[in-house]
Amino acid sequence: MHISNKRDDIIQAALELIAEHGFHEAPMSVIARKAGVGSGTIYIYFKSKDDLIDEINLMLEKNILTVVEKNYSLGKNIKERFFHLCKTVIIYFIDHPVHFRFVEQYFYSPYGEARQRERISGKNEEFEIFRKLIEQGIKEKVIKDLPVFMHFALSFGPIVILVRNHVFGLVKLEDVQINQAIEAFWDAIKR
Amino acid sequence: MHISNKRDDIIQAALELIAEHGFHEAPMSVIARKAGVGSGTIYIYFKSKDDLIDEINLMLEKNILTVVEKNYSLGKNIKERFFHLCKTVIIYFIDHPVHFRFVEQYFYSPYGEARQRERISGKNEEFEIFRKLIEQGIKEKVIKDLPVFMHFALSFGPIVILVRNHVFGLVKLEDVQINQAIEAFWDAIKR
Amino acid sequence: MHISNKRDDIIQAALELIAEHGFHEAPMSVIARKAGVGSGTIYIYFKSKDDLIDEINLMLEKNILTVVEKNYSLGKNIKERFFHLCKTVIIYFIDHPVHFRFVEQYFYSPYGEARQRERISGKNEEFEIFRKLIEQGIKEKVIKDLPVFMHFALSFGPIVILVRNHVFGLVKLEDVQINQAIEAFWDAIKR
Amino acid sequence: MHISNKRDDIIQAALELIAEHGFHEAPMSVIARKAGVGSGTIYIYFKSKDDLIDEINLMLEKNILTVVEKNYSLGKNIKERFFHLCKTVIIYFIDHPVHFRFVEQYFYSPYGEARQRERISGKNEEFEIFRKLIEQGIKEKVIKDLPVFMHFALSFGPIVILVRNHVFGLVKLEDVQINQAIEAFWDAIKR
DNA sequence: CATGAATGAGGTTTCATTCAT
DNA sequence: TATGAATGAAACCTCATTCAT
Repeated sequence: MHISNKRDDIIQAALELIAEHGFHEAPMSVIARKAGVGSGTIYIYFKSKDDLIDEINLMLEKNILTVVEKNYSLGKNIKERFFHLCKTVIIYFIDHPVHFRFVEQYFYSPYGEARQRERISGKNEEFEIFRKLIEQGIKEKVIKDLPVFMHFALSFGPIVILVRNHVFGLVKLEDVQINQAIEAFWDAIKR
Repeated sequence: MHISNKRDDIIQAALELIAEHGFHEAPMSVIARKAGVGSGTIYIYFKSKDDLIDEINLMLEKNILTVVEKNYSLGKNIKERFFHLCKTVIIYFIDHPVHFRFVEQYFYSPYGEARQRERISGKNEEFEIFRKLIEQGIKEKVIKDLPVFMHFALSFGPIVILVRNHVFGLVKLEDVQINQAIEAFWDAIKR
Repeated sequence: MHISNKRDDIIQAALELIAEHGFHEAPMSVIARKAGVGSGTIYIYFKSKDDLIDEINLMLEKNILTVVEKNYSLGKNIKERFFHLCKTVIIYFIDHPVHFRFVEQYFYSPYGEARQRERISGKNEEFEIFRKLIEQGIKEKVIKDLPVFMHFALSFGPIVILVRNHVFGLVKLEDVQINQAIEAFWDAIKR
Repeated sequence: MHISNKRDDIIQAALELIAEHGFHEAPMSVIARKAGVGSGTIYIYFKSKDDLIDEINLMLEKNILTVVEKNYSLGKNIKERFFHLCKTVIIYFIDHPVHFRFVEQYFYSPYGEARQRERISGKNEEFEIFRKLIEQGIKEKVIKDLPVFMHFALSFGPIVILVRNHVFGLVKLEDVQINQAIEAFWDAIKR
């Protein structure tokens, strides 16, 4: 029921291949074959391989933002909101390991450097929810008076490693562990 | 006073090039030129590019282990030892941004997956210091009774992001911030 | 008032693009876009890209023939007719630099080889005017008794280079220079 | 007895293929195969296809210059020198049809535009012989007082067309015809 | 007639690795 | 040991042409 199936097919194929093998081990020709299209077709929808990768990342960021915003209630208190935020992200990634592997690789790559720069300088929408939460928490003296980027590191640094180990099957994150982890994040950032 | 200078020259050249440009943007021919040797020479000391990369990582891990072990006193208490560990690592990376960039890329890449598997399963020496510290802390009821990998995530996840932002020049980590950060890690893992 | 505007639009677009960028730097898709038609439409009017190019050349040859025939009076003497011929061609190309660039490229390309073969063997109408003029001039002992192709080379070889330099802006051909040039051509072919 | 055979083999293969089929119908893979080397080898000696083409042109220009300078005696008078110049060039091209086809295509292509610009602005050595000859001829009042570029057009425009027709087998240039042609060039430029 | 998304062969170029010297 | 010229598979991307609509 999509306007264009091919574009989605290409994104899906690229996403899976890159997630599993990395950017450089996912040639356009293989992406095309997996997507069931001709190689040239990719270039109808995307200007270049880099563009394709950026678009996928953009799509995933939007996805995550949507999920995070859903049920995110400003009525709840700081800690509850922080929990919701972390848990939603963790669960999203556990449920979408392919998305996680992609985002992780993107984040820790030259592409990611530029993106991170935007985040820090406040041009990144999905990061704004987090920023506002932290800043309000600081104002309410619930959260340590540290720069936002440090709070970001304190929560999302561990999240990436935890999910990573889970996705690789090195450990198993059940609901209990997830809650314990977030509780620990909270201890890290709370006053 | 080395047995072979060439081997070290190759490692140094590869290290710098990969740190700056990534694995795939560091051709063997360029590494050879920078090292002042012929391309073929690299294959005398290393079986393949992958092997070279693994060897560099091994060397860096040893370097870091050495630095961490130095002045690491079992006499000090858990918190002091934890502080020493984190601070040494952070300072090492800030002082050796090239090493950091390499290790970071290695860690978040297909290479890193295998390595992480070893760490978790206890085949990794440098990780053992951390493991023993945590396990003792748990026994002494100073540290939360959580799996070691979770404590690892809680400290080293943030460290990577913080140093990364510092190395990229996005933020500036002074001594104050470093101490604040580690204090927060401690809050995360302590009982 | 054309039977079909699209055909003309395509020719015009192709003409301009090829003139400026060359045969291989003028993709059919770009021609189509510039002409305001779909790529497929081109193939309704032309069998292939080669066919399109040949048709454009044919059209331009007809254009030039028309211009040359206009005011070409058999009443005038050989020299006057020769002057008229050369000057008309030069002025036409100076006034239509796009046509010139196209014809020049066509002439000095594999396409042009076949065309030149026709000219020499007398299958080329527009060339016939020139041939008749020369042959009559030879008969009247006004023009050197040399093969026609040599007279052609003596006039049109220089014309192409002169116009080329003018069109590229390397020199400026004013009326004086044009007359001087043709006077020189005449010296070359006259007895 | 060459220092490097491969470089020469590549040049020779490219020269022949381009001469016969044009720049765009001579893929690097085919050049490599004809030269008996791997495709990658070409890129050891030349930075790119464009570079290869420019180098070939440069080589040919040097070749021709050498031939022209040989036996070119400043002792002879203007007409004799002019004859020597034209005849040497014509004979060289007739003897090296492959060189001719290459140079012709190069001259009438985007590459050639830049080259021609250099010629006009006096950065081209081989053209300087011609320039000096003409300028002296003008001073001695033997040659028409016209810009040098016009004299160039009057001689080399026809030469290209004549040789072209000969090389294509459309006409046959024997010694008699060559002399007649040059005699006509002389009539065109002489006072 | 008209469209333009789709194709895939084929273009240029890169680079890990080998091997004769 | 040490070299670096040579290799060729494989990367990304373009574009003339087709065909379902």
